[in-house]
Amino acid sequence: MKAADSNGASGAGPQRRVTINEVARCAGVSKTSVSRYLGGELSALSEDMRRQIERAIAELDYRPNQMARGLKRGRSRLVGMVVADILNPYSVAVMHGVEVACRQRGYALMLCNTAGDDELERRHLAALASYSVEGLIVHTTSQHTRDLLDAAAHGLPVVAVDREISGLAADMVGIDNRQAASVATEHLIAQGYRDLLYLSEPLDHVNPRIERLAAFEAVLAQHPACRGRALALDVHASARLDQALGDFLAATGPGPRAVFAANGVVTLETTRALRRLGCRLFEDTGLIGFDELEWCALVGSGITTVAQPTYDIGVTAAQCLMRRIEGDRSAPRQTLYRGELIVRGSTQPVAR
Amino acid sequence: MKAADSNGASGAGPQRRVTINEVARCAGVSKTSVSRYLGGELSALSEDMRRQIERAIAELDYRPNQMARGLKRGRSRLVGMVVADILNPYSVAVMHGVEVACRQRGYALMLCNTAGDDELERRHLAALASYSVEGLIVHTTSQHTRDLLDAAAHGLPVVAVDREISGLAADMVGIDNRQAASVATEHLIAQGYRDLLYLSEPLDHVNPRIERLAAFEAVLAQHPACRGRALALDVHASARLDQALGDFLAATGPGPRAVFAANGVVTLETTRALRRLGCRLFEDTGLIGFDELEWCALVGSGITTVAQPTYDIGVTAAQCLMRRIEGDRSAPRQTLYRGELIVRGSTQPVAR
DNA sequence: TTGTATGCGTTATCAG
DNA sequence: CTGATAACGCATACAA
Repeated sequence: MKAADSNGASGAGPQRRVTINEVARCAGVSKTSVSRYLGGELSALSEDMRRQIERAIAELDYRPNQMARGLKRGRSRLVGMVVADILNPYSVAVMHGVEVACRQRGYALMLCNTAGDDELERRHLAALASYSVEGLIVHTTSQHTRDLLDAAAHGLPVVAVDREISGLAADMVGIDNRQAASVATEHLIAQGYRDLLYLSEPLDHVNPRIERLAAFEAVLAQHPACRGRALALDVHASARLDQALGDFLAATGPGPRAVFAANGVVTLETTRALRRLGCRLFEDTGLIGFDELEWCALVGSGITTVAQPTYDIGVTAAQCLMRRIEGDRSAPRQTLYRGELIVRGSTQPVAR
Repeated sequence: MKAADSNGASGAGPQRRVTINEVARCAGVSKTSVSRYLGGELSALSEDMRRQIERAIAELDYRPNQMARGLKRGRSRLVGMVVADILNPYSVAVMHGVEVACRQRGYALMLCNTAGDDELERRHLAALASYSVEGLIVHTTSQHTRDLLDAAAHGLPVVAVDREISGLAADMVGIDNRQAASVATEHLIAQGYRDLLYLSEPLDHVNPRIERLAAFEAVLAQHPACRGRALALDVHASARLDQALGDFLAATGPGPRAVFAANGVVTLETTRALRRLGCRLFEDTGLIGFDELEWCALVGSGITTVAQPTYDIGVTAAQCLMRRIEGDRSAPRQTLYRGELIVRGSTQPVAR
C-alpha cells in the first residue's frame, strides 16, 4: 500500500508534497523544532523529541522544499554552468567533474548552452539569476560579457574554465598553455619535423588560443632550421580549411612536415581534411593535437596528443566556486594543470 | 555609473536583488498591479499604469524571483534530466536537444549524472524533487526504479529516452530498434558477410538491447547460409573482450566475417580490441556500429553505422514532457525515429 | 529545551 | 480597473 495513491493512470495528481507543518503535527512538536532538526541543531533537542521527529520524517517521507528554503535563507544551493558548446567533448568532460564535486557538497547543477550566441548567453544568465544560483562556472568564448561582469560585480562568485574573462578578476582553472604548447612543439621538432603548420580557431581574444600560439612561435624562434606558419580560421569551413592545408602541403620542402592542431575541434577537422586531401594518415604529414579524445588512438597510426586532466579541472573549478560561495574572500586564484604528452604514430615521420 | 556598486574587489556584496515591492514603489502603484503586469494580465491595466510599470522595471532592471514564484504558484519551470553516463556521446547529443527545447519554452534544466549507481539515482531524484522540478527526462539503465515510479505515481510527468521503464506507463522517445537493427543486419548479409558476431553490453533487461538482439536473430534466421552468434558482456573488460573477439575470429570459416556493435560504446571498444588483436581495419573483419559518432568516418576505411537523430530525440522528449506538464493527460505515447544506415568502408568485404 | 511570531518575494483572493 | 491582505514552506529572532 504505497505509491498506489488515488490516481489511476499516470501523472494525474497535482502532487501535494508533505510540508514541515505536517511533520510537526505528526511528531507532536512545533515546526520550529523540526526546522532545528533539519538545520542540524541536534544539540538543542531532547532525545525523545528528536526520535519523534525522525520517525515522523521517515513515516511521511518528508523532503524539505528547497524553493522555500532558498527563499528564506537566500541560499539556493544551486550552481549554474554556462557552456559555449555542449557538444564539445572538453566541455562535457569538465562538466562531469563539476557535477560530481557539486553533488558531493550538496549543490545541484543548472546547465546552459549558449551555442556561441551572446544574446542567448544574456538570457541564460538572467534565467540563472532568477533562480538565485549561488555561483557560476563559465566556459564560453563570448566577448560581450557585460552581464557576466555585472553578475560578478553584484557579488556572485564566478569561476572561469580554461580561460580568463577580460575585465573580471575571477578564479580560473585550466591548463598551462605555454608549457603544454611548448612540449608539443618541441616534440614535433625533436621527431625531425621541419615544416610546421599551427592550426587554430579564430583567436578572438580567447586567452588560451593566444597563449598556445605564442608558445608555438617562441619555441620555433629557437629553431632556425624549422619553418613554421600559423593559421587561425573557422575550421568548420571545409573548403577554406582544405585550401589552407593544401597550400601548406604544396609549399613545404622535402623534409617531414606536421600540423599542430590547437584544440580538439581542430584535430577532428584537420583529420577530416587530411583525408579529403588524400593524405595517408600520417605518412604524408604528421599531426599533433591538443586534447585527448577517445578516438585519437584509433585513427591511422594513432594521433599524438597533449592531454588535459579535464575531470580534475571540473572538480577543481567546482570546489573553487563552492569555497567562494561559502565565504572565501581571498585574492583570485589560478589553478593550472600541466599538459601530458601522449605519443602515437602520427608524430613518427616517414620518408616521403 | 552602473555595475560599479559599493564593493571594491570581486565578490563582496550579498547581492540584494530588486523586488517587486521596489518596482511597485518606483512606479507608484501597488505590487498587485506589478504582479498582474508580469503575469500577462495586460487587459486589466490602464495604459499609463502599464507604461509606468514598464519604465520602473527597465529602470531597476527587475527580474522576478523564480524561487518565490515557484513557491507560490507551485510551478518552478524547472525540468530535471537524469542520465546514466554524462560522458556518453548519445546522452550528450540528446541533452543538447533537450536544452534547446526547454529554453525555448522558458524551462531551465537541472542535470544529474547517476554514473550507473542506483543509490546515486535515488539521491538525485530526491534532490530534483526538493527543487520542485515539474518533470523528468530519464536516460538510465537502472533496475531499481522505485523512486522514479513513486515520483511518477505522485503525478510527476516523466519521459523516458531510448528505453521503456518497466512498470511505468510513461511517454517514450527513441529509435525503432527492430527496424534499425534489421537494416544493419541485412546490410551485412547483403555485403556478403557470412559469419556474424553481435556484440552488446549486458542485456540487464534494458529494452533496446533486447530488441536489437532479437532483430539481429530474426534476420539471421531467414538466412540459413549465415552463421551468427551473439555475446553480451562488459565491453570495458578488455581482456574478456579480446578473448571473445579472438574466439570468434578463430572459429569463423574462410568467408567474410563481421561484427555488429550494438551501441556507440561497443563500437569504440570493439575497434580498440580489433586493433589490439592486430586486425587490419577493416580487411580482416567487417564492422557495423549503432550510433553515428564524429570519428566513425576517420578510422580505417570508415565505420559503417546506423545513425540516430539524437538531437531530434532530445527535442521531442522535451516537448513531450512540457506538453504533459501543461496538462496533457492523454494516453502515453511512443515516438520512434528510424535509424539511418551510413555505409562506409568497414562493410566492404575484402578477400582474406 | 521548546514554541510563537514574523518575513523571504510572489501570486491569488478578495474588497473597493 | 486597482489595492490591501493572506497564503506558499521554511528559518529565525525572540519570548517562555
